[in-house]
Amino acid sequence: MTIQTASVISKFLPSTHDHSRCIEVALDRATAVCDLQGLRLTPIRRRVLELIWHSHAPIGAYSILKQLAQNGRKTMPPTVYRAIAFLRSASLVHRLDSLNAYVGCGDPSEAHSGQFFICRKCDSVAEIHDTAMAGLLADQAATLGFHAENPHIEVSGLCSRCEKSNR
Amino acid sequence: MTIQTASVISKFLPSTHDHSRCIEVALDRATAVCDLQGLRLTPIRRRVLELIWHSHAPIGAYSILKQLAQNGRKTMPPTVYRAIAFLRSASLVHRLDSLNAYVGCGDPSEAHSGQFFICRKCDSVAEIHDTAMAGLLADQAATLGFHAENPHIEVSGLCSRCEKSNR
DNA sequence: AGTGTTAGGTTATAATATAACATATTGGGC
DNA sequence: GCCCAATATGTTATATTATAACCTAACACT
Repeated sequence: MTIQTASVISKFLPSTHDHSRCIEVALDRATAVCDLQGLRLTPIRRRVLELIWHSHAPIGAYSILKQLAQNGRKTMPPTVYRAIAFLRSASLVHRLDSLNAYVGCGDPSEAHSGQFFICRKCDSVAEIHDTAMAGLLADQAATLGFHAENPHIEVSGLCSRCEKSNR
Repeated sequence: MTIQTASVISKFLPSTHDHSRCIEVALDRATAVCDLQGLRLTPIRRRVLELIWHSHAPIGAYSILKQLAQNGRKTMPPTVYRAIAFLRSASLVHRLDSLNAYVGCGDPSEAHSGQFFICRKCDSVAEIHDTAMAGLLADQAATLGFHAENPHIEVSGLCSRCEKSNR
C-alpha cells in the first residue's frame, strides 16, 4: 500500500477523448488566471497557448512559429519565444528540457515545477505533483547542504496504450 | 528521522579540495570501466572526459570544442559530440538538459539515470542515486499506467557555500 | 491628450546539434 | 604479416533552438 501524496495534474487520455474540450478548458482557465493576476493574455499569447494545447504532446517553438506564420502575417522567433516566456511565467506552459519542447499545464493555479512522464513513442505527457517526492528531494538536498529551489523531473518511458500496441 | 535510501555519487566539495586528484581518479576509473567492458577509451575520448572533469561544474560541448582546438589540430563539432555520446553511453558523463551541458559521473560502474543538484551561482553539481525516489516514481508511473524507463531529476538551487557567501 | 510602461516587429546572430559521406585506424582471423 | 570487417575519426554542410539589440505600436493611467 502506498500513501497517496500525488495530485495528478494531467493524465494519459484515450485517443477517443474530446480534445477540443481540453483546449477549451485550458483557454478558459488561462483567461481566468490572467484575469485574476492582472496579466494580459493578448491575442498572440492566447494563440500560442492554443497551439501548444493542440495535443497532449509537447511542441517545439519553431513548430509553433510555422503555424503562426500560416495565418498570413509573417512571424519571427522572438514573438514566439516571448509568448512562451509569458505563458511559462504564468505556469500555463511548461518546458520539457529533454525535448526542447513545450506543453500546456492543466493546473496553472499557482507557480510550480513539474514532474512529467513522457511517452517516447506517442510523445504524450502526463504531469503530476507529488509532495512526498518533494519532501524526499528536500531531505536529500539538506544532507548535501543544498538549498533546493526548483526540482524538475522528467521520466521517459511508454504509456500503457503504446506499450500494448506493439512494444 | 529519515531512512537513508540515497547513495551520494558526488557531493559539493570545498574550493580547497585537491581537484587534480578528482580528475586522476575519474580517469583511472574510466580506464578500468572501459577495460572491463571492452570499450575503447581512445585519446580523443579520454581528452574530452578530462576536459569535462576540469571542474565539478557542467561544461558545454562548444566549450570542450574550443579547448580541444587549442591543442593545434582543428576539431569539428561531430568529434566532440561523438566523444560525448560514447562517454554518456558508458555512464562516464551525464547530460544536464536544463543547461545543455555535460558533467562527469563519479560512479560509472553501471548504467543509471541521475538525480542532480545544480548550484545556480557557482554551477557546481552534486549527484545522488536514491532508491526511495525511484520507488515513488515507479508507483506514480504505475497509477498512470506508465512504464517508466529513464527518470531524470534536476534540481537547481544554491549550494551551502554560495548561500552563505551573500545570497 | 500626454506619458510612461508593456507588448510586439524586425534584423541579425549566437548556441547547440546532427546528417551524410570520406578516410583512417583497429582488432581478429587466416 | 595480410586482409577484412568493424569501429573511430575527419570533413563539409546544415538543421535546430534561442537570444541580442533596437525600434514601433498599443495600452493604462492620469
